[in-house]
Amino acid sequence: MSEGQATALPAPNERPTLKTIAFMTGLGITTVSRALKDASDISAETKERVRLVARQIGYQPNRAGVRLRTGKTNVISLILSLEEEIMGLSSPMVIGISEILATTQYHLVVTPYRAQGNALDPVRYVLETGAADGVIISRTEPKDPRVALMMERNFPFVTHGRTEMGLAHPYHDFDNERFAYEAVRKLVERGRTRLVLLQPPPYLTFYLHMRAGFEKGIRDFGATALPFSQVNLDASLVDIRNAAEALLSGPDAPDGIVSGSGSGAVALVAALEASGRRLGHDIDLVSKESQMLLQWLRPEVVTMREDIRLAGRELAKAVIARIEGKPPAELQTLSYPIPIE
Amino acid sequence: MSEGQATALPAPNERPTLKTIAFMTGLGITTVSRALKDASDISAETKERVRLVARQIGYQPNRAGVRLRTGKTNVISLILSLEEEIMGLSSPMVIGISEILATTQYHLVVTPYRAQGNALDPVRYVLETGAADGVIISRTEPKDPRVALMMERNFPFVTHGRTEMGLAHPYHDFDNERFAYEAVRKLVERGRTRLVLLQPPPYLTFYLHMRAGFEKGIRDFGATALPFSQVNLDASLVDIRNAAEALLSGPDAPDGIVSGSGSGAVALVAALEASGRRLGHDIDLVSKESQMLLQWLRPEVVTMREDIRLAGRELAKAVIARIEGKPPAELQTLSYPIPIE
DNA sequence: CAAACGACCTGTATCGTTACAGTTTTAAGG
DNA sequence: CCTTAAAACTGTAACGATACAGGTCGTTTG
Repeated sequence: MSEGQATALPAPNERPTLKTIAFMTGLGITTVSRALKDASDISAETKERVRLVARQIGYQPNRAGVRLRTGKTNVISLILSLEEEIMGLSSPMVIGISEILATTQYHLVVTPYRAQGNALDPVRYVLETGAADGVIISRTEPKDPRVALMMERNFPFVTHGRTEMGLAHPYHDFDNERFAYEAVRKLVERGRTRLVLLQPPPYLTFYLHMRAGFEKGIRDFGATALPFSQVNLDASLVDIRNAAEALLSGPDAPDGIVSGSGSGAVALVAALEASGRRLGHDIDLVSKESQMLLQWLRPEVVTMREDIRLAGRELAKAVIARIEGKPPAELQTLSYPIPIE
Repeated sequence: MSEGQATALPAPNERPTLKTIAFMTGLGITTVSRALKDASDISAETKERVRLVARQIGYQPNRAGVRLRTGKTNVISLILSLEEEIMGLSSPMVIGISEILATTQYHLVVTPYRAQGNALDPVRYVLETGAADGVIISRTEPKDPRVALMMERNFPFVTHGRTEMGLAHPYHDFDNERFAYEAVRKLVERGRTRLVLLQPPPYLTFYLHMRAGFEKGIRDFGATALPFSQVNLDASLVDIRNAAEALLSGPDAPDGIVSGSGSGAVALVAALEASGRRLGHDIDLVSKESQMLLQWLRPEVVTMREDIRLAGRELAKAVIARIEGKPPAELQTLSYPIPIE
């Protein structure tokens, strides 16, 4: 048996490396590396032997070594906005992503950014430093500079939310158009005709979807849309409540409200109760929600669930598929509102 | 000017490395490295020059290079339990941690684990693969094997929650004893005397604290503690509601309840309203809460806030200080319940 | 004036992995 | 019997950074 490359005896108690396996099998380091990669120029018997030893001693490739040599980081970067945080969306999302990544070699790095204006910074950081193999972003805009940048650099990513740039990129989105449309249907079914929508901030893509669904519902089901754009879903609960109170005491008071988020609905409930109205009697409220608190504390609110954890899983699967070269157009999925009971 | 080590011309459009700076300044790679580290054997003028060039071209050290050579990962690993997830605690916690890490070179890697029984796995993974420089864990037990393991290996970590092992380790904790004590006080002030506690699972350390505070309050303020241990805070909302309904319709029905979490309180509210009781009239409920939803939807519930985002900040500061060698005993902090008017 | 010193700078080896360009061995082809 | 090829394996260099052990060159010291 000829001595391989592994000339020095590996330290006994250290973490095993390719060198350790090379020493134990009497093979060269290169051979071991290629055997573990199932390369075609290694005999089946050798591969088997190497795999056996590797498993026995619990070999795990050194991430820094791989990363330095190949540039592959085995990292997915989740770029979060603090606004999402406040809406409580990120938590189940992180779980969903982790559920998928746990079955792979990927680690999840979470990078939040402060204001909407800085959304591009963390993306640039990843691109410039090669900090990750793929990126997950959310709160997409119709013309999203982050998407433009990553497309241009051909960098794998997936968005939570769609864009309108005529570019095919991976996304997962909730069908907010359907949600708003069904919400109007439910309100009209309850006899409501003068409706308002507590909507997303206008620069986000899903504003357009939700708005479109709302207006289509208004037309199809024969109701009236009243204006309510002093506040949006990004406003604080206090601001939403105040704006809603003003609305409810004015001449254009609605008898039905659609809320684009559960926390928005909380503020609306406070406002309409303060105005002396009773939910389900004088007025109805349909809300999207991802946690399940409204259902428990105000079952009179009609809710439709958005499964954020599922979204996390879909997003993770999509980035990974993209990294592995699957065409973007095949990585676009929608999920639909889940009616409660 | 003599040629340094940087013999080959660095590629033009690539990410700058030490070699790039070495080439531009005419210095050796080693000198550049040491200059950026502010080593004592480099002249002030050279350091200045190197720093200037580095800043100009936007040099950022390659993490894989550093990690491979030095073992330093510049990663903090947050190890989460899915139970926390469900309680919605992890989201603001991630933000708090990130707020601190954003000012440093550290990245945050999030690793959840499934069941309580697997809590040790992710810790072992980090220790064995050197995946991080420091670890943050939560849901501590009085004798916590994760703490024992990391102490034994002298690995930097901080816990969210205390232990009772006679070992000084960094922690941040919420004063659950104080919370429960004050909760009992508030109930007695409202004339309630027959009290129950919706408590944490008994194997977690904060069970002991909350229990102790509750019982001390019972003694000090002269009330009666009734048993309620069919369910705990880890139970599903449905199970909590069912158990509470049974309790309320039995002979040992309480007139005051302390809930160790906001989501637990949601289930309790449902139960007591189903039993025909009115909050604030027939019965009172004091709850800890970290989101602010109870305050909005059931202001009759007396709440005391736990600031999870603050906890995240404290935890991040503590691990980093520990990594930098600060003694564990100096890295132990408590936060206190914040009364909501 | 030689030796010793201090201030500054630099080459080499190394961390673990993989791309690439061989080398060895055996068998087939002419 | 020599050439060629295929199969199986291996050494070297390199990714970027740093520890370490020198270098060089004035200046001080005996």
